[in-house]
Amino acid sequence: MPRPGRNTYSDQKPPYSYISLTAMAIQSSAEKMLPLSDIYKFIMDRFPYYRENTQRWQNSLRHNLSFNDCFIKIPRRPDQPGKGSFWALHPSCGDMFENGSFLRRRKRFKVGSMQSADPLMASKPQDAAHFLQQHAKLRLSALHAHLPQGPPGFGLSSVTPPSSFKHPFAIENIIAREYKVPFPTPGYPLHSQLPPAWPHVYGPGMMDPSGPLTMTAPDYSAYVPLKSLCHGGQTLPAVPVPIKPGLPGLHTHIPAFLAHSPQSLSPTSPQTSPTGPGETLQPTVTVH
DNA sequence: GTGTGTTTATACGTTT
DNA sequence: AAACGTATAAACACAC
Repeated sequence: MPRPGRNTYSDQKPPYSYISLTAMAIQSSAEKMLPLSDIYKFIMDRFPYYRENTQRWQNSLRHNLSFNDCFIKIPRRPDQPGKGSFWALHPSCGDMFENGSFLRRRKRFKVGSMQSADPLMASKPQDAAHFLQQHAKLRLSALHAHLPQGPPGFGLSSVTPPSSFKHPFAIENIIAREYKVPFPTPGYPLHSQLPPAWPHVYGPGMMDPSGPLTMTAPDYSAYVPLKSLCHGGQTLPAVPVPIKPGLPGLHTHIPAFLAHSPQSLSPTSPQTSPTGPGETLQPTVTVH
């Protein structure tokens, strides 16, 4: 593998696997699902490294989408013309990177590979796809109802099911960190104590120095892989990530909490609980 | 033709 | 050392 012949860190290969990058892209979208071309776009927009050799990494990325069960293909609806399908994250794969490393997961997410109490975990991809498609619809309508002035593209991940506690290293949280945390979070250390989780991420607003987690003039020479910062460094305990939205079951209908009014949706700003991160939170209603 | 999606194979690094 | 996770390449099928 030839090293990129650039001195600038921004042109170096980001320390994230294709799975992480893809998950990032998907989570950054309002509907939590993106067509392939938009995933490409997201990555190229934010990681200059990937503006070259597109054929190589895009092939790899497609391979990852097909090969990994954590990605679900969602057929386009008739009102969504375009090429290819949408891709989403399996609802139960949120803890893939629980160890804090975005280069390597602790274990591969495999549908039906575990005797999980979570029906989503063992659900067929088609079921999950159907669920996600419905979810996306609701998410978008909730967005329009509550965040009409919200910035496009990013930060929309703040609209999530109410009971979905997010580990600070969950993809969604990391993406969301570009936005200001509206309130202090006593449970987990956040921007002042955590390393910048996505130091390579560029894009509109991403380098805003006033942002809570933005690095000030990233020192590329002092580059330390995330792994050593987060994983080896034990910045945070590796705790389970109860991202599972507490579904009563995955059937052909939309789970009850998704059918609630948009008011039941709360921001994803890293929620913490005095009860500790390992527990699934009760649904909370946050009105801002 | 091009983009998308799937599959197979191989190599390499990391974890157990 | 074996198993696992990831990166890369390549071939093929299919849809637009």
